Amino acid sequence: MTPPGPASRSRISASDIASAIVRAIESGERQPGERLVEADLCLRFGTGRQAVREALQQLKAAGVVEIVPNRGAHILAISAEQAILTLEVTELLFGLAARSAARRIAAGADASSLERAVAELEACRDEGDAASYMHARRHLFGALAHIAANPELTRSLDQARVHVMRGQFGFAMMRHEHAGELAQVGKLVLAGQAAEAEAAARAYVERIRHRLETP
Amino acid sequence: MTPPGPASRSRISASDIASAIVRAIESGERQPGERLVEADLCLRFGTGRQAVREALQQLKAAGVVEIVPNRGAHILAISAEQAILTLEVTELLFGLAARSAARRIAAGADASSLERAVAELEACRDEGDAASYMHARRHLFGALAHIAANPELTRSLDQARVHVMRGQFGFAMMRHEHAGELAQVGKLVLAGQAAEAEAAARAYVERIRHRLETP
DNA sequence: TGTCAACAGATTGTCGACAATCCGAGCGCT
DNA sequence: AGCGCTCGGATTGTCGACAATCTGTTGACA
Repeated sequence: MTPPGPASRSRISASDIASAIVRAIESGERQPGERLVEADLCLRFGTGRQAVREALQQLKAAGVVEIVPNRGAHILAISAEQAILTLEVTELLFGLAARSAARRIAAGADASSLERAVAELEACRDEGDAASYMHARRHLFGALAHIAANPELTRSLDQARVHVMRGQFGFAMMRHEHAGELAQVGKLVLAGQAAEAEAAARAYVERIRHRLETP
Repeated sequence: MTPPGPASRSRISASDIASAIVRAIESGERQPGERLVEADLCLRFGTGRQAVREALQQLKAAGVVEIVPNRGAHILAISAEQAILTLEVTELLFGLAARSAARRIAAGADASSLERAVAELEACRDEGDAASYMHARRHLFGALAHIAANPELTRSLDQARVHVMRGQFGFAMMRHEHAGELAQVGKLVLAGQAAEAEAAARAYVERIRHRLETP
């Protein structure tokens, strides 16, 4: 959960609480079905109910929790079927992010964030560690979205529940060979090969999806 | 704006306010850059500030407004460049919606909502009217998302700012020939022709995008 | 005349309290 | 024992008020 929250100064905002909860779900610290009681979260984050309620609304919009009137919020479980449907969308978005980023890098955009993410992934591939792989993957997504410079795409990728799925489907997503695949996507983007990068990105997501479809 | 809000009973909720504001932007009643003052909205909708603030947060997540601390919310303008980027995402999502819906209809899903939307579009094509075309288009999107039965896709399409763009780029999106094109997409979906429906859907969005790219 | 500081107004951010609602326990009745 | 009802605890939904912050204006001074 890590109450500290944001980077440094300023108050703890609703977005900080929301992403902290998402990370807690990712890490398995909080389980699907679990209730999220406002008062608890207020104590945990040391903030008022207003901020907590806003965070819960954001999570509801993102499809992470369900809020039933007068009953509060609880973490939604994702069925394998829903995970597959989510990955259908992710495949498109991730592919577009790779393609756009590759084009912009070919046009001279700043690639340093992506280079760092790729290096991080390659380090993970060798001495794999679940948490650091998650971290690196998030960095890669962030770098691609940043370089693609498409606000709508960034928003859609952010709100996609890909990250949340790891709590339940980590077994399928955590194989170490994926770190290498992702790094390969990053390298193609860095090389400015738009079509190849998009294909590799989609193939990466599709492979995870197939693994869910045929257990 | 239409304060009445939702279908019938129950309180006016944040989502109702948010969609009312979106419709007001669509219709040109509210302009980009305009400030959205909480107290004003409270009076207009007859609700407390809490609901209004939640609505503004939703609009912020959807990229419709920007909220600067202690300054409040104002409606974001969409540049032509941003509109094109948004349509790049929309093209993928709309195509996936058409493909998935077609597959599910071929598998026996209920198609009545889509049939109604297509009929509505064809009526618009003959006696075109801006507002009713917007209405019909929204119905078609909703029907496709409903039939596709992909929660992630539904959410992404909902939050896409396609609808908002009309306030600024109506000139490019409102041509009447589009009603016919959209109806054609609906018919292909109804026929269960997944690949053709996806191609038609993507072509529809791409055509609008090209019109923005080359004015 | 130009610049800076202080002030007034307006608006948002946050807190506390109360009302509304729901779930589960306990009790009486059949 | 089984069933329905009432009550208590807990939690959420909503309102009002106050503090914090920003903008635009006024006025003094170089």
